[in-house]
Amino acid sequence: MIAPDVQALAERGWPGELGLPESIGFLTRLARLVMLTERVFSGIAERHRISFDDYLVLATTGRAAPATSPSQLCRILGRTSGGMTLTLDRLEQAGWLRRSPDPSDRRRVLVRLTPSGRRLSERVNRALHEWEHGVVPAGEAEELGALVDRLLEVVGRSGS
Amino acid sequence: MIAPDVQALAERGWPGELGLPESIGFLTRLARLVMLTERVFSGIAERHRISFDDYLVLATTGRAAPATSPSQLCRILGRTSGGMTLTLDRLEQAGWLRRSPDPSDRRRVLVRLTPSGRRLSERVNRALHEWEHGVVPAGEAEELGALVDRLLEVVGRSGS
DNA sequence: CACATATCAGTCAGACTGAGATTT
DNA sequence: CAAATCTCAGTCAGACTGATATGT
Repeated sequence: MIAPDVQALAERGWPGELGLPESIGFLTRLARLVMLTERVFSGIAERHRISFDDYLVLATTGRAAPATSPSQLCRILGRTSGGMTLTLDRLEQAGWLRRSPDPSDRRRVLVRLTPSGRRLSERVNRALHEWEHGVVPAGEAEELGALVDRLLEVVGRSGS
Repeated sequence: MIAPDVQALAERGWPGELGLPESIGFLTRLARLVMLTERVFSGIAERHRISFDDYLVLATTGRAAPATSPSQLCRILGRTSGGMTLTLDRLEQAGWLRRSPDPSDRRRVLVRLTPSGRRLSERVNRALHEWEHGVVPAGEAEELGALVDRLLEVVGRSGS
């Protein structure tokens, strides 16, 4: 059996079926939103032969022009340094980024995108944008963004 | 190096650092919300020695009283049958659920929680609720739920 | 026989921990 | 010497695919 696709998940009578508390509350809906969004984003990235998590590494590196470091990537993406080493190995192996010693602090390593890594990152970036434009009516982008901010603020209250 | 905790992620100047498109758009914020929420939920479940994904299997099984089947779980949770077999093996091994043959259709297997599985599921459930009550002011629960529904509707437009 | 259900075997991507090297 | 940065080795949870057995 093959896993049901995103659309199936979106359509099913989820809240009741998924056994989350009260089956109608904030929590259940938020869990569903997370699951659905995750699948949408992963699906878009994977159409370009890269996982969404790996794309985030490329995108973060690309933004930190001209270069960043493994530890900075760890901090931004919430990963361990051992795990990041493996991820960078993989992405470097694929030809999407390269590492070089930092001349000003030789404990450090500089990470930067290769042209092909930059192109890939931009392709996925574009695809994500196209998705956004496909689902968010032009007039509502602002409002929906503010709405997500509100949720971010709420969820961010955790652990404090 | 150890991975930064949720709070660190919530506080950092994420949108700019994370190289997502336009760094201020709906997309970036949504990605951040997903990442943050994922970590909060996983953290809560793991404090009870279970992954959030495994908890979802228990919760879904518990809701489908008195029993459900592996294929039903696959459909609801969007998983493959091979993977679900392994997950059920693990949860059965831990004593949280058990499988028995379905007398009415002997191709099928019935999955039901054990008392200990039910207790665990309820404990996590309770912890999730407590989290919700901690971050959502009583008067806003309704409104925030509706707000998540709106986003669900938007993201659900994908793949259609 | 075609279809549905579940499992098994094999494989794999990907992440973590802990120790160690290097440099500041 | 303490702290920071990165890498390596070992390990592991967890998911997938494809083939198979069984029952409808």
